[in-house]
Amino acid sequence: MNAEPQDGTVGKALSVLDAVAEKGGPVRFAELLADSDLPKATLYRLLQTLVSQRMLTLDADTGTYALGPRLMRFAHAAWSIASLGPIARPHLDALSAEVDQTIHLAQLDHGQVLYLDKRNAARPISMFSDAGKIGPAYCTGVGKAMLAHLGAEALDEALAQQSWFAHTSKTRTTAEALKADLATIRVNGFAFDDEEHEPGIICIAVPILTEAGQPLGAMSITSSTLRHTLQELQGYAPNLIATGRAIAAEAATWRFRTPNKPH
Amino acid sequence: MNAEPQDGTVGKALSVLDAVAEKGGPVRFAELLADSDLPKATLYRLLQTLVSQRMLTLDADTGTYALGPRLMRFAHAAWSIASLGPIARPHLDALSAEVDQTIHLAQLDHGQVLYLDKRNAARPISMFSDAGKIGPAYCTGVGKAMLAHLGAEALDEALAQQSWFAHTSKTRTTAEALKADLATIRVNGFAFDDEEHEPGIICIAVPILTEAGQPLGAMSITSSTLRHTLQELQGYAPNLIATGRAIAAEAATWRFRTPNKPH
DNA sequence: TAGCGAGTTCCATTATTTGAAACTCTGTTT
DNA sequence: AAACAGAGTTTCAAATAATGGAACTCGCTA
Repeated sequence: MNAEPQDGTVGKALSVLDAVAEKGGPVRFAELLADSDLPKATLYRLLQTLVSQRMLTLDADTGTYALGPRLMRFAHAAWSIASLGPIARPHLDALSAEVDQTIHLAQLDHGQVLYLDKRNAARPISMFSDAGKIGPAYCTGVGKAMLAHLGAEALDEALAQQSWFAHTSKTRTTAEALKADLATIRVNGFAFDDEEHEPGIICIAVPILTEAGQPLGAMSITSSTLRHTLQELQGYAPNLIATGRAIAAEAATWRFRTPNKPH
Repeated sequence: MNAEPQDGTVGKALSVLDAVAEKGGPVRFAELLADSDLPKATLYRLLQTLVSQRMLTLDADTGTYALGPRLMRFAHAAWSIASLGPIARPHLDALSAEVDQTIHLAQLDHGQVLYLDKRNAARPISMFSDAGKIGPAYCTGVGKAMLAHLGAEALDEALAQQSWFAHTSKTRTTAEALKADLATIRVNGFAFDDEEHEPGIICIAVPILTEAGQPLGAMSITSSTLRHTLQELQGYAPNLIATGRAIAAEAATWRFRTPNKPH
């Protein structure tokens, strides 16, 4: 049922975490057992271990498991240390002040788009509610902007991981159709999402590239067909591209900075 | 060096993640080896597994490890499913609109304060905190508000995990001094942080309690001594308490809601 | 009272993890 | 140019931890 490699006990433990995460709510032991191919006793001990490690919580009253708080600590550290988030933050703030539009920052993970930060037109705060969310790569602006700058082998691997679901009538549902679009994106330096993911939602996105041309992430301005045309969105391109370059430049120096002493 | 239980391979893997997180930046293998009490080959294979599972990333150029993107996915799920975050969000928005001050939402984890959400005042005061960030319980408003409503045995366990560092001259640095404060907090229904964590920073906090009186989390309004006195902050108490009750009421029904079907 | 489903424990078997040592690089010193 | 040193990687028999079938304990229900 699962094509992923297992990597022994650790892999199994993580797949259990995945199973709990996918449930979208508190889960009973029997439910997990039914979904999993692990034997009863094995799953049971794995759950015990994960609870003891605070990766899961067990509600004693209802006998249900949920994801644990320790994951949020890890994620905070991951965002702060290992993502574009902190570097991009001031740039997003500046861009947000300039263009009063919805802005997304994302990176590529496992062939999918992982959102790192967000600015809303009205509300100015970003939290886990936005960061950590995942979305498809083949039909979003940020996704396509990054795919367009992947090497041949990495691209094929990523394309193999797409679901190719036709979210709208405009969604590109084959690798060939997408590759043609990616070629255009590479030439233009920016990507459009022309209602490919949600009807009425359009966006323009730019990649954030290393000096070697590898995509570190991407950034987008989102709007609706009621408020903008693609032509109008294209007006943001120079600003977006400049911001993307600025973030990339900082990221290049960041990669070699001295690690902080803890405490 | 580590008093935590190991729980076999899974525990070791998580302690490696902790080690990487604590470094605050990309880490080389040799560095981790020096800090860890694991033998070279064991640590090496553990790292390989974690990279293969995308819990860590390995920068091939520099040979450094960093926390992986999969952690952010998990955290997003944890926040959405297993925390007060989504329930409290609209309430925080409303409160934020009403009182233009810095607001925090937190829960207790492993004797420490884990921040879940935040709202900034229009003119934000200088301090940083974000979802996933942790802080001390014994000298923060939210921390004390929660400790005040812990049962005797849970309280003692939590108090044993405090560092009792005197961040300021006003910090309570003994369990006895803190317990006296907690008694007052229990009577009042709210807690003050009177520059106990940072000089010049004060706050008022209320717990979010189950019907049984157990703390699910806490909420605070933060300001500085330049802008408010404790007396003035106390004016927010009724509003905070009402919001806390509203969140608690929703949380009670939430616990029994039907899980979402994924996709 | 018997039956059932959910959760928990047991323990001999089995497979994985272990870790000292050897090896391979790459860059530096004599 | 050869020797060295440091960092990372691989090997393999021994030791250990994970496995999972089965038995057990609850709390309910018929």
